[in-house]
Amino acid sequence: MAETKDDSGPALPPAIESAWGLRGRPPRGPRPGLSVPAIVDAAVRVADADGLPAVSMSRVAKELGAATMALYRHVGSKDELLTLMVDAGYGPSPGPASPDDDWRARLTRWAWAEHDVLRQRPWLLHVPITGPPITPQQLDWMEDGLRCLDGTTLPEGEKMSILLLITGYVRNEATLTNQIAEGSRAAGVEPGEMMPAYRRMVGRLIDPVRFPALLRVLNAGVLDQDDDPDDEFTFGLDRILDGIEALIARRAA
Amino acid sequence: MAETKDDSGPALPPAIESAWGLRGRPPRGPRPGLSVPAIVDAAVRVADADGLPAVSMSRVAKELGAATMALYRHVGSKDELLTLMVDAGYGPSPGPASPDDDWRARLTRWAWAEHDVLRQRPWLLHVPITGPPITPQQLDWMEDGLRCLDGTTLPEGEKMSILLLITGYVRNEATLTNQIAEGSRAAGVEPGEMMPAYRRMVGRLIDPVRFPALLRVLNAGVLDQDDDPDDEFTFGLDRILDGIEALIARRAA
DNA sequence: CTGTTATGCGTAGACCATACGCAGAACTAG
DNA sequence: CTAGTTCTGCGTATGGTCTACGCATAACAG
Repeated sequence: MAETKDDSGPALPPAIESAWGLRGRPPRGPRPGLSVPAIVDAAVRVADADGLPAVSMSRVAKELGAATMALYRHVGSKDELLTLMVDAGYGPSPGPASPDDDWRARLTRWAWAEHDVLRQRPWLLHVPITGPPITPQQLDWMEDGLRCLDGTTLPEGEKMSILLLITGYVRNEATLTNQIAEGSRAAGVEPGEMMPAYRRMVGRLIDPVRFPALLRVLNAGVLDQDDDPDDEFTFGLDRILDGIEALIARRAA
Repeated sequence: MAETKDDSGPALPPAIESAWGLRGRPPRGPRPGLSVPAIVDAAVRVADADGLPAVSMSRVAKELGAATMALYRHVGSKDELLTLMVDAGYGPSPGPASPDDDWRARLTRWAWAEHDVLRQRPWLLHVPITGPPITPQQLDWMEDGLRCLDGTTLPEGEKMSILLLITGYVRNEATLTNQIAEGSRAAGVEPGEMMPAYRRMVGRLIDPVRFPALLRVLNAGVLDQDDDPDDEFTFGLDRILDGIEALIARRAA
């Protein structure tokens, strides 16, 4: 049995506890003008508007009309704020899947939900992850993902591994797609001209003797026009789901 | 036909050009005491010893007995230095696979080679990637990867997609494994105690009604002891390769 | 009214990347 | 040999970052 109550173990940072609603306001002292949710919201607003590098403690404080150091009464460090920003940025989990769908349709929906979030908030990809998820909404997402595999005969450990596999894939694909977008913006190139420019550059650099296979790819026109990123996403996801399907078939046999 | 010579297009940063050996020293002026490879080696040494955050321009300069600003004669920015550090950090590509192996054995070897590099130099995972690979050794790795799929009937575009799929998986798996290691070191916990501590924390936080599936995972003891990370790596890789196998079978039919 | 406590925030320190410009070294042309 | 040119190394300075510390003040308990 898992014990749901256990006061031992390493203490949770105060700001994380408040995210779980575990912290009541102490009776004495001035009424706080700031709150953890208000700070996190402001930080998310800054990141949405100007990207993650713009999120500095002073910028967030300015957004709230407060002084920089006022924030440190509520969050222990910038890293803690980033953790909470991720939780807020992902937003509510996609919710339980239709009971009529099979595991494959459910996982596809789950993966696309994360895909959509990452497309809308690319800065989530730039937050350095410091550990396994411990914030409420992050665990909601995990719970929903696990339920996608309800009804299969997979052992619990493999369900978890599969979830990590998929979420890793989604993040990776979003990272690559986003790099092209950010790179073209930084270079002042039309988004559609980014991959062709890359292709030209590689073609100029490589020696055909040393890089025959790469040259074949270039000549096949693979990088000439941007593929629809959604097609690329679907391709990889279907490969992974095919692999999972093979596993489920084997485990059921 | 791809044109291997094309002087148009966006110019390559000077330091990248020198990595391709395209820059001769101008005849006039004092003999440089520093060189791009020397700087990159020093930076890699710092990262190996003290991690990526320790790599500051002043620290690298100190390592070389030079002044901070001297570095900027050779690299245009810190980002440029990071790009070259990645190229050097990956080291030479694993080389051509045995012609007797099938594509699956070849790709497995290729994936493990990257896995090993990332295990040895975890800081590579923390370098923010700013665009598609343009450095010599990075392209060597890509070339070797593409050759793993020689002999299959896959279109070139799908070969590339598969490579991105696998390298993304390897990076993701390494990131997760590394987070546990870094997290335990930061928290001063025994590495083997990290996941159990995480399990206790989650068990303390979650409501059994809201998180039934997650609770089931916890009760199954999934997080109680650290699995061998290599087993976890193999599991995910085999799922992906199974998916690719299904694709190859379909394309050959 | 007094004591306690928590809040907001000002100051200051220790970093960071890097723009700019100068002193001098090494070569070429005469 | 000399003068001119060009490139290297680096000192200075600017503006940014996070955050440790401590003080004044506001709000409540008794």
